[in-house]
Amino acid sequence: MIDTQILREQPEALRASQERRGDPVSHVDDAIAADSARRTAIGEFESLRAQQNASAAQVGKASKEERPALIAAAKELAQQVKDAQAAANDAEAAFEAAAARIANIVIDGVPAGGEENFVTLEHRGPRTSGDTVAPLDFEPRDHVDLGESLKAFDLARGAKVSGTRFYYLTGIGMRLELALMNMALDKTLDKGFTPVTTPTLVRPEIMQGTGFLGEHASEVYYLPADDLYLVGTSEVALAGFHADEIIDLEQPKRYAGWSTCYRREAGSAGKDTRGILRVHQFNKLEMFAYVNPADAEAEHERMRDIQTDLLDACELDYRVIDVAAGDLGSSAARKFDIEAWVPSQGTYRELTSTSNCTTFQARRLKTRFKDEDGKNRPVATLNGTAATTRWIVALLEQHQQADGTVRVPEALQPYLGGLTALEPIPTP
RNA sequence: GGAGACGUGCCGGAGCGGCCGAACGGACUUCACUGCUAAUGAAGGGUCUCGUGAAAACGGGACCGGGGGUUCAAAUCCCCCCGUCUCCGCCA
Repeated sequence: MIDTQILREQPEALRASQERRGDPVSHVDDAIAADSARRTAIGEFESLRAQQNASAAQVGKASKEERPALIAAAKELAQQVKDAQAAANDAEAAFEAAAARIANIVIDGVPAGGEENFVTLEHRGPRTSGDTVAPLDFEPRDHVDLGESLKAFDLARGAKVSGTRFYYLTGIGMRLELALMNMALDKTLDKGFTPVTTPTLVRPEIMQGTGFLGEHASEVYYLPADDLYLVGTSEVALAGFHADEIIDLEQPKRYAGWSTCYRREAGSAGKDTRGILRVHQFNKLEMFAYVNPADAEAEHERMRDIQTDLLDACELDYRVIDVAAGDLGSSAARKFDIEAWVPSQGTYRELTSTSNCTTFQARRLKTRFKDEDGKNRPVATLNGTAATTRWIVALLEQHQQADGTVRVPEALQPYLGGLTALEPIPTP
């Protein structure tokens, strides 16, 4: 939810932001019109209501003889109040609908334009020089090939039991996932995050409040029998954690949520159908922070640094991109994605993402803090991936050896009982 | 799954349909008293929103789990939902 104060006082900032996102600028003017209509309607209702309150008080004080006349007069007023209230409610709803169409104000410096207009901030990794990654000196196998020979996952049986885009992680695959998650957990603990396992089924209000029923609505699994949604990320549950609260922000509140994530992948039929790159269910450790809005940008960089540290620990080649305005979710004011090199595809694929939602999400969820003047103001929220199942793809592909083994980066070895290489398991 | 009880402000806890934004405690803030702390006395409070105002303020409206309804008038009566608790049953 945008700030109505800004809507009234600095509509230009909103228009400029819409422009950079490639969203209709007219939404801003629609919302301004709806806001003033709503204020007029509320004003009418409230003055009638004030009259009604006064006349009801008179009835209460009146003697038995005076009452019938007063009540008759009040009856008429009651109907007017009812009508005015209905009108005010409608105007309020219309305003909210209009305001909801406006996305968060993009932070200065975010590249304008669509998906392809991202700006690369950095290329990094052991085989990276400049903006290119040195090729392997043998023909790379893809992660499916590698994973199957290592018996790290079982795609056929995943499909048999649950359908396409489902899989079993088996043996070393399962351990690798846990190793990544645990390494990330230790890192976030070190950085002051409180670990939490979150609910993966949430109520409609929470799904709505976090913004996932907007443009992502078709991505979300819904259980009609219980009126609950399956979360696509623990961001949902972590954002809802402090909903309707006034929290203490002397120190930022940082949580690391561990959960399974569910995504319908509705619009992506035929895309990434092979392997575990794009699946309906996976695990993720998600960072989430509540901070003073003044500190949001610094916190965003802090999250990005945690992410690059983790990728570095995995000895991966990757690039960090500043996502263009048009490719941001409606809640995000800025987003950094980190994409790892995938040799078999000769391209970069997203492993992490971190968004600064400024006060947009918190306003909708009613999460506030007391500022220096003791006023209640919405907090800023930020989220970012610490590790997901998908990292296995980059890990297998980038660390594959000519002999079919996969090297285990040093930092990950303690989480795998000291294992230094993953060995193929022959099928009898 | 069945039966019942309950949900009031930061906390506890009252509340005949009008005199209830809400008694009374406690906590908190300010002031007074005290050499300091404690104790004591006095005063003050929440949230959202609209309007006037440069602002401090002032005035209006709303908020007693949420949403509807009845009524001139609802914390109080009725309905639905959500949540908490107790008992019984069921499954582990």
